[in-house]
Amino acid sequence: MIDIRNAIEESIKSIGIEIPFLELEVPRVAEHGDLSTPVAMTLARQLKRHPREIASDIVKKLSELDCFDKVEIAGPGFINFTFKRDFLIDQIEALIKAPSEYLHKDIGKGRKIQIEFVSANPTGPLHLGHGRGAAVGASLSNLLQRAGFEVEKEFYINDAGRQVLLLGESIFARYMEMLRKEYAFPEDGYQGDYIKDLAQEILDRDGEIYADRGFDEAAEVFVRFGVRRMLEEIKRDLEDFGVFFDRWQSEKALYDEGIVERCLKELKEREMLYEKDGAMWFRATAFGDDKDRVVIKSDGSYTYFASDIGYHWFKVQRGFDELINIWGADHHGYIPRIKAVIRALGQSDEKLSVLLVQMVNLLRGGKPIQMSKRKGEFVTLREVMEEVGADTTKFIFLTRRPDSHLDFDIEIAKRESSENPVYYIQYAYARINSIFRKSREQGISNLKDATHLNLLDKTEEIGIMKKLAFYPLMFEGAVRAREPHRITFYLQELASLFHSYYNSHRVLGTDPVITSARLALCSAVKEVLDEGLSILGVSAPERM
RNA sequence: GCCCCCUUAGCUCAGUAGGAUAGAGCACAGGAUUCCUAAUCCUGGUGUCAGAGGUUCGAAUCCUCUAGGGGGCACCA
Repeated sequence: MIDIRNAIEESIKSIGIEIPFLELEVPRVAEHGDLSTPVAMTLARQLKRHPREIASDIVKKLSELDCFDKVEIAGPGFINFTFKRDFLIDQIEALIKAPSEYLHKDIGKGRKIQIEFVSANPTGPLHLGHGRGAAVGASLSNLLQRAGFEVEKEFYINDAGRQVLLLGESIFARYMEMLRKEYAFPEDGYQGDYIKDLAQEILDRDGEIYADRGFDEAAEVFVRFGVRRMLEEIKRDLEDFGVFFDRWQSEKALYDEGIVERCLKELKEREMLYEKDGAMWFRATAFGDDKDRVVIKSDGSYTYFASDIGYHWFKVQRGFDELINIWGADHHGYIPRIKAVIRALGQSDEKLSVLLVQMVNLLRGGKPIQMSKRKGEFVTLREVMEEVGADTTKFIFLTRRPDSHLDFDIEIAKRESSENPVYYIQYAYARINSIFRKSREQGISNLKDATHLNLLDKTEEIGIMKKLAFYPLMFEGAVRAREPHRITFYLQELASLFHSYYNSHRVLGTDPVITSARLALCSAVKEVLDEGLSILGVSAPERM
């Protein structure tokens, strides 16, 4: 297919004007054409010429292109394009004949991106906030993959350090409780009921053998068991949510395999670490952070930051062109620190981008549900999935910008589930499939034969064709901005156009030639819905 | 005290790299099906884009300040 942006850019370049980026937009008002650019006005200052004059030069060149009916200069210097219908038909034809070529644009050129997300502590089940990170991370990965990036999805397991020790001790305390032995439940311990279940499992498996040994001796067993079990549960939750990872990186393994040690040694040799007050510090201020940070405490143990340095060092060594960390917004203060690490490792800090996902407030009927992981009072991702469904849950996350605070009202999500926008899109998809089933019954085959498309001249048909022709532009924008939620809104608009069309024109049962053309259009819509839903990780049902 | 995010219609939210007259869904009212799925469609209106300055030919969008909400500032993770 013809790349619209490219074609226009080339035309502008050919009259000797250089632009870093061509701004293209779909005008709100129909009289302003199908596509519009303010580029002449942007250039006016730089070239010290009247915008309309510049526009006129550009337009002269653009009229050589074969895809526009009209190219007009309007207002202070907008250039408005109106597509030829033949051009639109070509687009649809291209889409039907080779969907993936049409829908995927190679922007990444094989660049390797690693996306780390969720990375929940294996000390309890996933909650709704993790679900948001999972939905965003997974859809972003899908998006970038389709844009020609080589994407690796990674979950970082915090299975070393205090939190998992606390998990083990919490289980141990419950274990002792079951045996009616004295053992104080740890302060800040995990109080959820799942801890008791884990204690019971150990009791069933190993009996009372740990009772007389004390936690110090039993710690390894309890920690390892707890982490393994929690991790299994987390994996199961994610799988049921439809989110899959390529790699699970254990923090503990970073120590066991000497990665942290090697990394710190290297930093030490390059004098980026220094000793003070009996502790080892990272010279973070030399790389833009506001204070230096401890990596080895005066008692000789590592801080969490130490393994994070090692982890990012390891990521860099693995040769990614770009690293994306998706973090909860409560970690934002950590960004300068980790960026400092990237710089200290001799990388441009643009190599790492941290995408913050804002907090999710869980409400039920307008009332906030208080949550505390330690106290075991929280609503899990699984509960929400079971109550409102995985598709709906994901969709709610993906109809918002990640950096907006989100009130997730379970009651509303459930009440609206029958008229939820996700069903609206899926229904459009199911309707098309239904048409196809009917048409097969009537012996019409070769749905993909893009014949007689030139007969499509209804307003609704032209509207749909235009929308489909804009997919590549929208896709490009979503990739550039790393914003999968743009796909969501596009799909809603496309579904809306289709439903409207469906209600005003019949596909089957009219003139066979027109039927064939309309089937082809449906097939094009179907391809895009399928593609978009698949990026979002939402199912595309054949029937509803 | 310092730092980050948010504030757009009654509600939930979009607004694409600063562009032309501000957009959906929900809710509310009325209407559409002898025919491809009514989880649909059609018709109704609503805005101090939190406020005040600034930059610009042009600001919901960029900058500064103010107010409100959320989050974060450990030799915790």
